[in-house]
Amino acid sequence: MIDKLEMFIALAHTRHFGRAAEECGVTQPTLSAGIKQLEEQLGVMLVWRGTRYQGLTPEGQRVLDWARRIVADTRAMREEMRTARQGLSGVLRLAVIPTALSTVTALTTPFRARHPDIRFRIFSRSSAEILAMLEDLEADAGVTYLDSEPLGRVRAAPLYRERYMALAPAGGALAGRESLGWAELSALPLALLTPDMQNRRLVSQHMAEAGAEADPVLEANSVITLVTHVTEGGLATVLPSRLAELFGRMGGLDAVPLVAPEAEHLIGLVAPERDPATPAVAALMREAQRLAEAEV
Amino acid sequence: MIDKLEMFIALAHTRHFGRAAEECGVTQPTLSAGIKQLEEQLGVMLVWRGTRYQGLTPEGQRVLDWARRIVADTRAMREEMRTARQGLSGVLRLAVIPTALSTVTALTTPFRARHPDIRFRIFSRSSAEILAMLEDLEADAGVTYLDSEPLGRVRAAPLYRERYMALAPAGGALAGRESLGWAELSALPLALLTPDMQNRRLVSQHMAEAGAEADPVLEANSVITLVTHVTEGGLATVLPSRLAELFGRMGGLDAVPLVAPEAEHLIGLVAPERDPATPAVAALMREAQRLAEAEV
DNA sequence: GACCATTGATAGAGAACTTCTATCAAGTCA
DNA sequence: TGACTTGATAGAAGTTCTCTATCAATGGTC
Repeated sequence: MIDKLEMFIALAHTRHFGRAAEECGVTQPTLSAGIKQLEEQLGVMLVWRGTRYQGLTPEGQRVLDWARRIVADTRAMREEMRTARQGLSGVLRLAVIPTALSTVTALTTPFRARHPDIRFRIFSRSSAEILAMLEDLEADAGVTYLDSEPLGRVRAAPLYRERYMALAPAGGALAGRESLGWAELSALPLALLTPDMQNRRLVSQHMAEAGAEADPVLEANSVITLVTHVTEGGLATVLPSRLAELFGRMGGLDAVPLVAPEAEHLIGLVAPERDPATPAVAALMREAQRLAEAEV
Repeated sequence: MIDKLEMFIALAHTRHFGRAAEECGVTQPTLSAGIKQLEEQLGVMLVWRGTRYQGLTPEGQRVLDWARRIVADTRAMREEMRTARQGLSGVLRLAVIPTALSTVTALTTPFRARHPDIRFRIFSRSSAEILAMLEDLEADAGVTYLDSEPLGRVRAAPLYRERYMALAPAGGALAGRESLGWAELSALPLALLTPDMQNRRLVSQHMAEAGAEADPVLEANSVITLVTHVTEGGLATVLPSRLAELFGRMGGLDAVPLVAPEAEHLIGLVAPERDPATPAVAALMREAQRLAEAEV
């Protein structure tokens, strides 16, 4: 039963029988049979079928909710017993927004010192994707903005406040400047994140509030791409202060704070709202609290 | 996996491999193998074994919590789908304290009118047993006292307030009385419920508060037994007003209110605290709310 | 409009797993 | 000590699962 529910979750999430089967490590006929059995056991249709996957029925949607819960609880039970057996161990899957990627080390490093048997797997994802991954049980926790867009059913722990800087080639547009207004950005040739990234939406929003429009020359979903286009392509970009200072020093770039207004956003750790959480996730939340206290 | 968890729940509750197997509808070797597999899959011992069942290990206790949750959710999912398929139907298992048995009809009758495909199975149990049955998924809801002893993790809906009367043979000890003090009860030859019943504990408590001791001639765990000993054996007893009046009229007995103090206790419907509840339980809770409103 | 790729269902064989009956070993109670 | 209770074990029979191979339907493309 539980493996059928796992298949069903994979199907709902891939929207494709073949790929769902691959994700579950079975062949496509096996997955088809599994879904069919689930439908027979529950006595309802779960999936609209033509010649291809066409979405879930209303009952399927409800069963998906139950399935996520039941599978999550089953995994949590397994995790808890593995911890009872051999202490905190295994893999923690962490989904992180690109602009926070460089700061997760502040979380993972002390955590790994405390729990050496835990391995991390870190995914760079948009904030929306992070929440979806938590729902679909594809990540154990995430790092994202806490204060800007709705989070849904998650438990959150603040980590730090993010401020912003403009970054441009040394001696270029920012030469001699102590700070830059958000409106002034529009005069520069900009490289910004793609609009599916929350950071980009915040940048656009702050520019709009300052009366300017964000009209980037180049968009990318990776910070590295932005920075290389500053160093090699002569563009300017906007990054969280820590990142901007890091690249500023490393790449010999000019980095100045963005002001008017001096925008600030809260970054934090999020995990599925489940009680109790798996031991590893609970420990990571405690680490986040510790870090936030040290921060203040 | 889920059937193994069901076996484990049955084992924890019967404390006996053979009886647990019977409860699950399998043979004892099958259940033994199921528990062993569960232990292997989780990698921990769950049961202390000598030559017989000797209780759960700490890990077993934790797994029992998870198992109850996972099995309850699985059943709720099945119930919900069955309701989607054929409307509210199936069996509602209701565990009721003996003194409330005669009043559940006020709950079940309008409910059955509204949902004719629901069948009821009603168990007379002590309040402690009711809570255990809810935990072990052996009852869907219960009717018990809400205000006297701790309830644990349940959702409750008040039904009505219970008051108490003394009941004795016509023309006997209560002849001509308008009321009776709790202390005066000790002068009568009493038939009372057994001390595992919460009603009995309340009666003893109120007598003690009035400075008297409950020293019954006869104890039983059934109201019928008490009443027949009033009619046939010349004893007196204490019953909730509705019951006392009912038997008073039917059996030609004297029933008078107990005062000093005029004790009152709250009876209500309880169901496992789960979100969402099964459709049938949710409907029963609504019925209880309706009834309580009509009551006031 | 013909062709090819994609998608999911179906059939049949072999493997894996479950459950049963029968039996045994270790305690327990009288 | 002897009968009984309790749970584990062994082996056979049946069920279920999963795979490979294949097909039908559809959709996009040239």
